[in-house]
Amino acid sequence: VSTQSRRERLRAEAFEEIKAITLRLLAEHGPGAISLRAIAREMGMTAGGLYGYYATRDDLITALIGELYTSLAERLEAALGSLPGGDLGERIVLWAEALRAWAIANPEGFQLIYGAPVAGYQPPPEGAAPEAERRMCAVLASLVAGAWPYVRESQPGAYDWADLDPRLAEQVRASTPDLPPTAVALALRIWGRVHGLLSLEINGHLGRQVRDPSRLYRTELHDLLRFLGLTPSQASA
Amino acid sequence: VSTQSRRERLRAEAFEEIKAITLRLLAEHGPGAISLRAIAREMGMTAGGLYGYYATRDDLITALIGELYTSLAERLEAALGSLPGGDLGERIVLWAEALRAWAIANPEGFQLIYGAPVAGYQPPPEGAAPEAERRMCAVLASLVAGAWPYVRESQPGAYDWADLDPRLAEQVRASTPDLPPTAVALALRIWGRVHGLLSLEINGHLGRQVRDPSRLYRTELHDLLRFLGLTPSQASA
DNA sequence: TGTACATCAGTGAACGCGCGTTCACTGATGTAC
DNA sequence: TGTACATCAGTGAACGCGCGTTCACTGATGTAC
Repeated sequence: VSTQSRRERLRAEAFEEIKAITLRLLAEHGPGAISLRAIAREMGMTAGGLYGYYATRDDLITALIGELYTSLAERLEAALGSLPGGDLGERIVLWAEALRAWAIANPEGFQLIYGAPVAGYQPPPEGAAPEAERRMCAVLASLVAGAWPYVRESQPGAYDWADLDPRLAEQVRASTPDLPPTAVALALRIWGRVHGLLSLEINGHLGRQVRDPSRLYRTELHDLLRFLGLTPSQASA
Repeated sequence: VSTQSRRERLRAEAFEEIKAITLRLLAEHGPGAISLRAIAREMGMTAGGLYGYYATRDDLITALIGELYTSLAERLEAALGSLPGGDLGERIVLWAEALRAWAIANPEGFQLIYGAPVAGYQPPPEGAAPEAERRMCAVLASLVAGAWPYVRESQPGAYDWADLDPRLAEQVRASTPDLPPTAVALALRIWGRVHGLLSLEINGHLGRQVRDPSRLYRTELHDLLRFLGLTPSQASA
């Protein structure tokens, strides 16, 4: 027995349909194809009718970006959840491969989150996106935490908590109390490493140079584990 | 005494002005601001008049991308040229810092080359862009060549020439005959590492998490040199 | 040096397009008696 | 169970905008005699 009225249910379903259609348009025809008129056309209704759901085009895009972040976060959590107590190297590889799988499956979504924004789009000053990003950084930091004692420090001078965004620092200290800021900086650099290969591949720059970008990615992960003091055998075991 | 007629000179100057204005529009208002009408407006002429210079909007964008590649390549060559026989680690850092400097100075240009293309733009099938990209990969490979003998191999299974784009392979073999394909794959991964941090920074994702993205970049370069078997002292000497 | 003609860069008006947004309205769905 | 009213999702027409592209044209610049 739902507490929703029939009207509320229909309205919620319409919201879902709008989001689904927007994602489909994004995937099929790129960010340029996202317009209120196109969405309305696809839904079989009038452009003006959409204003009953979103006050503005930018609001719709903001909601879409939130949806994408949620989808990505769920994918990553599901991957890590499938091996909760497993070997640390395996977990890092799992995380990275899940990130890649999501990016390959949603290239336009990846661009929308990490690349240049839709033309003319003005994001809200403090939306959900930065928060989602910090959360994902914190997850990565907690992965790094396990390896941190074995990483041979090399950088000239450690990082300070003041070098990090206060809210990220807070989030990390809450989930991984003993991790020093230098390790968080390392987590950000690891993010950069996976992001770099992914971004090049998604934008078609890697595929032109190499036959199998996924292999290059795996090789990079292999070296990453070594760098983290995790033996390859630990990872492939 | 120029062999150009007055008309030819004026025409060449107009071409230069078009490119300069397009680059300025790109830098000031983003890729969405690039339109024939906007360029014409900025030049104080009519949109139709531009068709005497480019047959189509996409032709203009193609020319612009070529211009950007040239600008980037020149910057990198200038950086390496300033220290021709220098220490290998220094040269790699020089290269990477020049890449970053160019990207920070031309964020929109960086996006246009490496990120999602302008909405609706269809690149020519085999334009100058892929060629320029291969050339830049070859330059990086030749930098890696010096360090290659000292890199401790870790990857499970070497790369084959067949794993690489034939034209890239040819280019590398011409400039660095002894470099194995596995080292070229390493060069591509290094490209990914610097590209990742740059792409995140340019798109505003790093600046949200860390106070000084340039320091993170330098730290990563530091670890990169160590990974390549070049001692930090060699690099900072 | 001066005149007649050819070249050609740029004009200005028009075309059709898709866009975001507004607004008076209709008509179906819900609620109260 | 039936009637009167309120709600509210969606219509359809219109607004002004900037876009790429075409085309007949004008008028200045160059060339040939």
